[in-house]
Amino acid sequence: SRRRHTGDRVSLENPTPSRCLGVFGLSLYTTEQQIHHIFSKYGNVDKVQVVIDAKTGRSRGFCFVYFESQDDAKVAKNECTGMEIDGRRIRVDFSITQRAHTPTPGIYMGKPTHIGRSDNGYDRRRDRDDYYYRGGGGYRERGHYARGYRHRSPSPYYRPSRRYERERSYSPRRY
DNA sequence: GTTGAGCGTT
Repeated sequence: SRRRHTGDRVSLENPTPSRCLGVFGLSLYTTEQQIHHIFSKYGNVDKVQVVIDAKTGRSRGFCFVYFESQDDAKVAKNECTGMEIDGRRIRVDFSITQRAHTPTPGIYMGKPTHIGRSDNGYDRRRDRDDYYYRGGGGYRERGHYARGYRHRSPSPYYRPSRRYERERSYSPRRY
């Protein structure tokens, strides 16, 4: 059989280990306090930063957790990825970035966070949902989400392994 | 309480 050789390659899928974890796929309502409480089980946590959208003031659905110890961060990463918090299955990885960007007062240098409407008021997100609801059987009814396949689509960050899917699809870890 | 496409701009 063929075994893919990855070596020590560092990429978006394989960030270099550090004390800083990125936690993605959070509910918008999950707080830094909750995350702190949950992750502290694996070691001392210095700080949790939920990333807030500057425009809306709401969570962008991800956060960063700083452990005192890299070893603890590693354990937490392995134990917490796939965990369900506030009804959302989270993904945990070592952070690619190690700190927030240096502020640039007055000029927003970040990525745009929402898809704007085009000239004629057409909204892509809306249209996409309509598409899925129209399709035979529908989107929700087929259990696409419920079975944990939501990360299947192209993402530079996440490639679930078969083992992961077997073990985590139906029974998310609890904290 | 928008369900997602997500690595941070105090």
